[in-house]
Amino acid sequence: MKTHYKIEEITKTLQAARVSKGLSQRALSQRAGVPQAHISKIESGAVDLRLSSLIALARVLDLEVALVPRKAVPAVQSIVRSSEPAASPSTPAVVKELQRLQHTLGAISELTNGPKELAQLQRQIRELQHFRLADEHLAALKDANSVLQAVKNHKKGTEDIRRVLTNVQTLRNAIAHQTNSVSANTAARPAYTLDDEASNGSSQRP
Amino acid sequence: MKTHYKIEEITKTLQAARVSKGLSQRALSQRAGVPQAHISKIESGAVDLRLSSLIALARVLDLEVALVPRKAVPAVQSIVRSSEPAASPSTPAVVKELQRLQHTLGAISELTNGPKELAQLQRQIRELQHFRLADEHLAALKDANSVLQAVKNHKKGTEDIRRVLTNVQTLRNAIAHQTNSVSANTAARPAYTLDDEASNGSSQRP
DNA sequence: GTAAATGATATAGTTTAATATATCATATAC
DNA sequence: GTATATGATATATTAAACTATATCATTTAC
Repeated sequence: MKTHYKIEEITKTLQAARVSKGLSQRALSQRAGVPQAHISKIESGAVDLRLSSLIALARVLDLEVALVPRKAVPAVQSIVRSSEPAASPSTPAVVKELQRLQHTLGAISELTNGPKELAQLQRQIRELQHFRLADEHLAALKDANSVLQAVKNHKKGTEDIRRVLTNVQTLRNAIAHQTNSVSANTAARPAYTLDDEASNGSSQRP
Repeated sequence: MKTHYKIEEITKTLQAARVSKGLSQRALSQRAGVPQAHISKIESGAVDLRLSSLIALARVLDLEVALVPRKAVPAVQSIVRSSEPAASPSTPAVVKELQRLQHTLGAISELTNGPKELAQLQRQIRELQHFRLADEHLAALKDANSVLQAVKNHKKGTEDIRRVLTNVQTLRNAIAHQTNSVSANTAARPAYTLDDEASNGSSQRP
């Protein structure tokens, strides 16, 4: 097969970054100047993309293409892990709802020059993706999403964004208090089974 | 300006790694499976190379292609700088002589399955590239080089390698003692304790 | 000086990424 | 249910990487 396993590792990182940012392939296509059809091929590992395409996509996704010495790879990985969404420790339903929220936020900020609360909210959701949320918090997320959907359709004002923001903030605080040692013990595995996507799982002792 | 400035940054890193390892474009071509003419174009920034080519070249040069979050780039850079030859603090003549030495060593280990002193010597030279050597040490380097040239042509035995190794080691110790504050950013680590458990650079499969 | 190695370049041919559109099935939102 | 958004896929065209080979001017080694 022509497609290197190493290329897939990179394209999967691209895809994860795109989804984590709530961008559709078409939205990414517009910003990066790369056709959606081509992004589809890239993410499915069907092409051996050129460096300019990789850089164009990475730039939009706040990523940088770097050449790191093999000897320094472990150290770099530990840094990257601490600043990226990394694995998904939450329930699949929760993960999906968070992505949906992120996506809705992106759609709103695309329509109107949203207030600064919007950016704050996006950051909050991004942080929540690092924690492990139980299904008991799904209702709160869905509620926030429905309100934002209404805002997006101009059926609600921007003051509702503020309300959602405070709600999410209190949720985050509760979660952070409850389990602030989530990232510390990576050995703890959730009850539900993450059957796939277990590719990046090198736990190292500092 | 058809080639992105970002691509050049990467290709220049490739070239620096190749020279630092004492590999010619043809030697790199053989190991990576990329024609020498293409490597020339890549290094001169004349092509928008594909990811597979980049990965193939990087692998031979002990480099890894990574996507790092823009936010984590400074931290990653500081790590990379501390493990790579980085800038050249020495005289151009000294830098060139060190490269020549590295190249000769590579040529020898290509001809014969050199003894382990050869790998040690390569590491020593690699470390010397981190220090600032004055021109007063040029003679010692040239002498080492001439001896190794003779070894390469089977006009001298492998026991001479050992002699060169001890000479270089004493040179290194002298340099390390003399100026252990060679660069401001690497002042944290004392120059004497040059750890030898570092990864061996030459891992060729016959 | 002679010989070998180096890097750069040129040419011609093959492969393939990239683009531009369009279509399709399937989720999701109203 | 209707409409919209999503991702995957198809086709045709263009641009360019990649390959193979050869040449050339410099530099370096003996």
